[in-house]
Amino acid sequence: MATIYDVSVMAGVSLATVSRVMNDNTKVSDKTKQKVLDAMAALGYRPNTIAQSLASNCSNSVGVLVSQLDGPYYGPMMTEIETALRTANKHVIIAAGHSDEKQEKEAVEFLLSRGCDALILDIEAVSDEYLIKLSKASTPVVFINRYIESIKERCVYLENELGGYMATQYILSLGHKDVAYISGPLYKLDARDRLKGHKRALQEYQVPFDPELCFEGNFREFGGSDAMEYLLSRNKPITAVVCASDQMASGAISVCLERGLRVPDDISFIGYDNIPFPQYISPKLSTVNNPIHEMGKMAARWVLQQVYNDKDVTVESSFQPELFIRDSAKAISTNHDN
Amino acid sequence: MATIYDVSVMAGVSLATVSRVMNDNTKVSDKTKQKVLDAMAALGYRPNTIAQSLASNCSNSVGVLVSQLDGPYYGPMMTEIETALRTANKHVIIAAGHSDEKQEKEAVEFLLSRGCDALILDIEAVSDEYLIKLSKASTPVVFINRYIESIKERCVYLENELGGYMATQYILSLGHKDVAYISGPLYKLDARDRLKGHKRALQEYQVPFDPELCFEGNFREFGGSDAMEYLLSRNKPITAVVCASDQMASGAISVCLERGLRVPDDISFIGYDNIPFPQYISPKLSTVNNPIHEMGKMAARWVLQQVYNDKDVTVESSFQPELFIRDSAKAISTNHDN
DNA sequence: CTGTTAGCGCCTTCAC
DNA sequence: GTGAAGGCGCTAACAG
Repeated sequence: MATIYDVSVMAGVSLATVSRVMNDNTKVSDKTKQKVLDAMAALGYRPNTIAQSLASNCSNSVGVLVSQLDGPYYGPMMTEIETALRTANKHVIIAAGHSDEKQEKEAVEFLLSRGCDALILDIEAVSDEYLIKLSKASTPVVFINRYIESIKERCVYLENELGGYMATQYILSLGHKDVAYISGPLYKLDARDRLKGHKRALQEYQVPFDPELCFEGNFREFGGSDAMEYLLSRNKPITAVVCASDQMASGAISVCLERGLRVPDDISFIGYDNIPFPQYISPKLSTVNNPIHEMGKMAARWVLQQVYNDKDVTVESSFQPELFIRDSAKAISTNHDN
Repeated sequence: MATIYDVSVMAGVSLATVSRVMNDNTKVSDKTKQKVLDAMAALGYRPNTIAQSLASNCSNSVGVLVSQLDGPYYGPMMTEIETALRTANKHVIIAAGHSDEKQEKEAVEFLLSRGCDALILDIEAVSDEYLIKLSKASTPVVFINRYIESIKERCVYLENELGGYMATQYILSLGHKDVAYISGPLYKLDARDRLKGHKRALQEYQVPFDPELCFEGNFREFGGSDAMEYLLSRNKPITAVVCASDQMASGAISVCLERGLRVPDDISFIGYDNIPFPQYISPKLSTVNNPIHEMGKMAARWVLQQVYNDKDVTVESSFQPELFIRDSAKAISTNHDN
């Protein structure tokens, strides 16, 4: 592999000049520049980014930590991050934290030791204190899906309380009174916020919250199935189920259909996240939009702006949920009693 | 940030000794070793991996290129790769090629210049020649989902022709004769192989292949929807549809359900890939298992074995498809005619 | 505009 | 078993 030295010899200039044409920050005469370019081409020169990183103390790589790499949720986010960053010629190094405190911390250490210029973290199991401390260290960090008051300018998040409210408010506006709730795991802030919004809507409509009709799931399909089995086993009337994720809604619906319940005729559903798949099932799932890809893009922009001094980008940190009404919920008046 | 130098001073030993205890390749007396370890702990020392890479000419990072980061397909694969590699303390640098030749080549360049020790490529749009040339360069490369005879020892792939055969054979064994086929994009080898297997099964059952009942989709949900619209518009009898991906099957099924067709009573379906979601819809999709996560794991192992000299792993390159029979297809005899 | 010269933080012979 | 010293390939002042 040719080095900058080989190029400099071939072009008859100094190392520094070659370095200059590569980074074109200092002016180099067109003539020398061309000589260098020719030499590079002739040698098939490719800069050694490791050496560049060491010398410049800038690795041009940003670490991205997500809970998991599979599933419908993080893919779109990663896509946006990768696209935005690679366009700016930055590398993305990924790690998965699996919602486990130990693994998340290890992953952060890992990314930090890799010399990442910045970290984008969708991190769930660690404490606020840990993150506040982390944010004070030398490597800039931005958080997705997490809101911590004292470092809110580093947080990119969705107004989950509002989303939770909107979902339930919609169901209640349809006349439902016997509504169950399938929650996400309550150690996660977004799950707690969505539930909070749910309760606020209930209160507004003066419908009492029944703990027996609230089940803590895990955001996944099978969590929704388990939840639905449980709810049905209560033998209480249920005309609608509000789910804290589309995946859980899908799992729950599949249980209902298996038991011969018709959706939405016998029981209404609303999900949360607006992942692609449930748009292709029957009935098409009504849900709350979660602009996860936008949030990914925004986190990447934050890094570009704060770390790489890109002036052209604007960043926004708070995102609004939005109701997407499709076919899985209908007004109670036309429902059959159950 | 403390450096190896700070540690050496604090421990009262030389740089080299510190380096030795880090890499524990040479023997160091337990006493000095402990001194060094203590100093490291006291200083909160974290090795600079960039410097390590430059000096050792080994970046401890492997580049992974996939078509896309979202969707149900690559997530499981990446999960396995990330887990296997991080366990071995290697970094994963990702890039997306978007099934576009130019982008794929750029991404490879990008990964190469990053000094990756090896590349894992799920690459679709570039020619065999390009890959053969690439495999002769100094950076080891392994391919997923691609079979090239002359470099087959670097290929991890699924027997797609067989899978295509199995899906159709199953449908035919159920007595169907009017079977449509929704193919993947034919510039992709796996799509071509699956179609080939489909035709072989047809031939075996002496059912003629009708080009009018074969539609080239894109492996995605909307590709399946489009395909189904097209097929239905032919006004030919169709009692079963074989789909080259679960996503397309889902899109196609949703079109049928919208038109009031019952699945599988009026029309049978079989998919391919066995992605999680269609297990939670009604009817549960029968499909061909694609052990994509296994293939990811295997590619990671190949790298561990070939590049990092891990003796403990065994690698296997060819994977067999498997039929997963669920509820979306039934025997023709009980079907209503349409 | 261009060349010279120190490092960046670590690994790795080579001696002792 | 341990220390000294020369790079790895490149960037970044500092001169000129």
